[in-house]
Amino acid sequence: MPDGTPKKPSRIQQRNRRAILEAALEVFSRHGYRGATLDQIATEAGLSKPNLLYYFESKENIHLTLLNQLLETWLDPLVVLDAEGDPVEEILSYVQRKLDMAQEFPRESRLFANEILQGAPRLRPDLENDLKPLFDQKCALIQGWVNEGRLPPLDPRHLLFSIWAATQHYADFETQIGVLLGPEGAAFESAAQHLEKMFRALLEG
Amino acid sequence: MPDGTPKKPSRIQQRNRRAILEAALEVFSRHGYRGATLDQIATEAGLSKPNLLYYFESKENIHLTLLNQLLETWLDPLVVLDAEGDPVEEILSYVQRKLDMAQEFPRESRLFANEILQGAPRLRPDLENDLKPLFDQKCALIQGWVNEGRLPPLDPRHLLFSIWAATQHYADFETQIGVLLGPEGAAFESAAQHLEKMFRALLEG
DNA sequence: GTAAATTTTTACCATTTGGTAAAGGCACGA
DNA sequence: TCGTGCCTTTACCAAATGGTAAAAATTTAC
Repeated sequence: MPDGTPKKPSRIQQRNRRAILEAALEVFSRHGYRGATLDQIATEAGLSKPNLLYYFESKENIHLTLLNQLLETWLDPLVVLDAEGDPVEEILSYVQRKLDMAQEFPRESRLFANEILQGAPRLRPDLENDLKPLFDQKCALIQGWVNEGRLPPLDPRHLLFSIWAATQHYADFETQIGVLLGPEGAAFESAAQHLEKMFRALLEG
Repeated sequence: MPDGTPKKPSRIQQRNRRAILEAALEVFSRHGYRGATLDQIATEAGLSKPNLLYYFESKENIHLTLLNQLLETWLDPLVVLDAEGDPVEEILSYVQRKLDMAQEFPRESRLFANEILQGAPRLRPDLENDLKPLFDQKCALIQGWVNEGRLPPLDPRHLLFSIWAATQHYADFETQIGVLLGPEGAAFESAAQHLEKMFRALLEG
C-alpha cells in the first residue's frame, strides 16, 4: 500500500540527525551560511562528509532546517504576551524571558543575527508570514494599552525593537562583553537588573 | 638615501585603493570574512582579481585595513562624551550621535557586528587596547555622576551596552525592520524620538 | 619622444568546496 | 545462516577559491 508517511526514523537516524544539527548550529552561528563548510560540520558532528549528506540532502537543507526550528522557539516569548495581564508587568516579564533566551540559546541568537545581517536570504518568507503578523498583533495590543492610559505614550514598534536589541545584544556581542567585563563578568545577572530598571522607567512614565 | 617613508601614492593608487576598500566594505559587511570572496570584491570594485592583489597583499590585509579604519570612527562619539557637560544631556546626545552613525554608516556597523559575532578573531587586540580603556574611563565618569547624585543609581556598563545595542540595531537588523515597518518605514526619525524618551526616563530617575 | 616605472592582463596553480557513485560493513528478522 | 535493508566508507569530480609569475600595456619623468 502506498504510504505518504515517511516511516519512523531509527534510533541511529535520530542520534545522527541531532548531532548534525547541533554541529551545524555551532558552525553556522559563528561563521554565517557562506562561511561555514560541510567538512567543519561533519568533523564537529563526528561523521564523514558523505555520511552527513546521507542524512541531509544539501548544505542549504541543513541551514533551512535550523532556521525553521529556530523561528518557532524565537517567537514563543512574544506569543505569550498576555492581553489580560498588567501592561507593565507583562512587558517586563517579556524582557526577562528574552534575556533568558539570550543566555540559554546564544548560538540560536547568533544564527538569527547572521541571517538577518546577510539580508535574510533564506528567512525572509518566514519573517513575512510568521513574524510580521505577530508583530502587528502585539503592537496593536500595546497601542491599545497606551490608548487606555494604562501605559504612557510610546511607540510600540520601537519598544519591541529596543527589547530585542538590548536582550539579544548579550548573546550576539558576547565576545565584546567578555573583553569589557572580564572573563568572569557575570553579565546576565546585572543585565537583568539594569534592563528591568530601564524598561520600568520608560513604562511607568 | 635610505628612506622609511613609502613614497606618496599616485592618483591611480588612491583611486583604486579607495574603490577596493569601498567594495570590500560592501561585501565583508554582508557576508563576513569567510563568506566574502576576492572575486566578488574585485568585480564590485571594477578590477580583476590579480589587479586587486597588486594593491593589497591578501584578503586578510584588506579586512584588517577596514577594521582598523573602522574602530577609530566607531569610538569617536564616545570619546566626545564630556565630563564638564550636564550628565543627562551628555548621554542623550551620545545616544543621538550613535543613532546618526547607524544611519549614516550601516555597512560599518554590520562589518563590526560580523566580526564580533565570529568571536573577533582579528579585532580582539584592538578591542583590548583601544576600546577597553576608553570604556573603563567613561564608565568611571558616569559612575562619578551617579555618586554625586547627578544621575540616579544605575550600572554604567549596562547603560553603555543598552545604548550600543539599541542604536546599532537599526543598522544591523535593517532587513528585519524593513519587513516589519514596510519598505518606507522612516525608521530613524521615530527611532530617535523613542530612544530619547527611553533613555531620558532612565536618566531622570 | 623615449626610457623607466607603474599598472593591468593573461595564464596559471594548489587547495578547498559542495556533492556523487558505488562498494563495503553491519544489524536483524526469517 | 543467510539475505535484506540500513548505514558508512572510499574514491572521486567539477567548480570555486586565494594567490602567483610574467608578459603586456600604460603612465610618468626627463
